[in-house]
Amino acid sequence: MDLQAKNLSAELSKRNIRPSYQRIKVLEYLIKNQFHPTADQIFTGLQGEIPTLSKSTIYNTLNTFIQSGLVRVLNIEDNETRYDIITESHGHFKCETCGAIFNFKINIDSFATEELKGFKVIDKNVYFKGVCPKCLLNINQGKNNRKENVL
Amino acid sequence: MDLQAKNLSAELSKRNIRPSYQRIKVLEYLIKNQFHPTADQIFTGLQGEIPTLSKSTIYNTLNTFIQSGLVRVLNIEDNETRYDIITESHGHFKCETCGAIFNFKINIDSFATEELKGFKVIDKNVYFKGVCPKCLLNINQGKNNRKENVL
DNA sequence: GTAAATATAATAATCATTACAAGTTTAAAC
DNA sequence: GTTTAAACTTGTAATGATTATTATATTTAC
Repeated sequence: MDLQAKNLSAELSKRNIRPSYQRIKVLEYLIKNQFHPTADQIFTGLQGEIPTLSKSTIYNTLNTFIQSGLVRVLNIEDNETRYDIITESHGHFKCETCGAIFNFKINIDSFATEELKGFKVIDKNVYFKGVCPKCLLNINQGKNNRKENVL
Repeated sequence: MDLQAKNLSAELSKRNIRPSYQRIKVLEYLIKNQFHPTADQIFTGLQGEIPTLSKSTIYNTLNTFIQSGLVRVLNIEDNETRYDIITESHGHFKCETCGAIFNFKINIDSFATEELKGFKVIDKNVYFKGVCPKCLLNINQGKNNRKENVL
């Protein structure tokens, strides 16, 4: 077990999550693959390393991580739940053509929350949808990208 | 058929949606019940008036409305897709205790979109979560609200 | 009024997620 | 170091929302 794994292990212990092999691997995957993967993508990505891995474990682990605040859930689309290891405040942009999800900085405090006086705000999410520069370029050039080109 | 129904019918025709009885009723329901209902809630709410109503029709109708821009989809939670008839820009606050969803005004243009230069933004969503004033009051008084009180 | 197109309805199929039960691993106690 | 209990993982079954499919009904166009 290398140094990084130790750090991951410590990170879990710090949050009172017992650092099992599977949990460390899921955490490692989330750190290495910050494209907001689905549970299925995580499962598929780790199956090679952990042949006995079960999908239940992925869901169990993710839910454990969510409860401890280690990961956040993204519900941009209604048919795909995505998971985000970065917990500091940022917005998400989903390209409707290629499906990629980009992070972007936002100033959460700039929101006019006049109307929400008396509300206890725990969680803020900002989701944008549209077309990313790469896909815009391809469309202008008459090329077709992945997916059904819903535009 | 009353005047309002005629207006609804006209509203649909204007968008090239054939104004069938079911579609008018779904639209009417969405206008009368602006609590961001689920497909199931719409179905249950209309079953009395339309005994032969099918859930497929609800989903078909909602998807038709979404395509024409008549309603918007809310994906705040991963297990419940909600539908919103108000298409002008506003944010959503979901109370994690009682489950209610509140609208609030936001100034979309106030977002710092520096980082999104070159992106074509089509759709902007702002979701907040927390506790509404009513539930906060009840919690302070030691009362229990609906749901599992996740706090 | 008839043929073609569209909408509805009922059922089956799909797919992500959760629930459950059994086996395995880890940690603690002695 | 063995034993015991707790926690974790796994595989399968169950659930539930949404979509696909197909037959029937309705509307539109000629």
